[in-house]
Amino acid sequence: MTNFSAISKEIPLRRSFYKEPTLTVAKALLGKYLARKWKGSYIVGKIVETEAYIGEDDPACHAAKGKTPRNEVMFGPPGFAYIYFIYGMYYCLNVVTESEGFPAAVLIRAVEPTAGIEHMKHFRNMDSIQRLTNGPGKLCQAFNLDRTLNGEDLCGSNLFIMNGETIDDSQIERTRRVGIKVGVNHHWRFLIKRNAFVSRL
DNA sequence: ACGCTGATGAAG
DNA sequence: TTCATCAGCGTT
Repeated sequence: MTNFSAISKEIPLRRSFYKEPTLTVAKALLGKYLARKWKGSYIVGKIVETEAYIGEDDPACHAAKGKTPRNEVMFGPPGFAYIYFIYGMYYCLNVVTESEGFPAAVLIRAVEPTAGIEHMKHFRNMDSIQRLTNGPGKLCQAFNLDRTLNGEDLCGSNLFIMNGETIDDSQIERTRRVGIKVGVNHHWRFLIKRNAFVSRL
């Protein structure tokens, strides 16, 4: 479908996009394209599922107990990648939101593979396109993202997000966050309805 | 439903 | 230094 041969001419979203209320950003990210430069080419996926983690009053947010070496990127300016190691074997990718000093971020939970699919298959060591990137740990593996990219500027040219489809409100589903034990009452998970690449039913 | 896996941060 | 915890995944 979409031709990404001219992707290097595409423009990363500006920092002002991220300097907004986190729920606004989480919703607006649906339909946008996550891209990573890789060996003269690009690995790209359409964002289809996100979750918001907002401030020190959100018990599920990593910043709930103040600034630590791990979460300090969340306290910095918006538009940077917060990537952390979890469960002894996976990484998760977040984008920092709101103003510097207020710790908040959006977890990218799933994308739809768009370009560089052979690279994704290689890093995931599997062939099912359907299951390449339908989870936060899976998509980091598919994009080969790890701690070396923690703090990366998403307004740069290495790892960035660019404009994509406009998703109508009627196509967006909003649910409880998943995979956490506290803060489950907040409905801060957003996903594209009927999309086959979201992390769960 | 369970085991894998190791960084993280709080407690001692 | 120990220890419980953990924004996940694959297999059972």
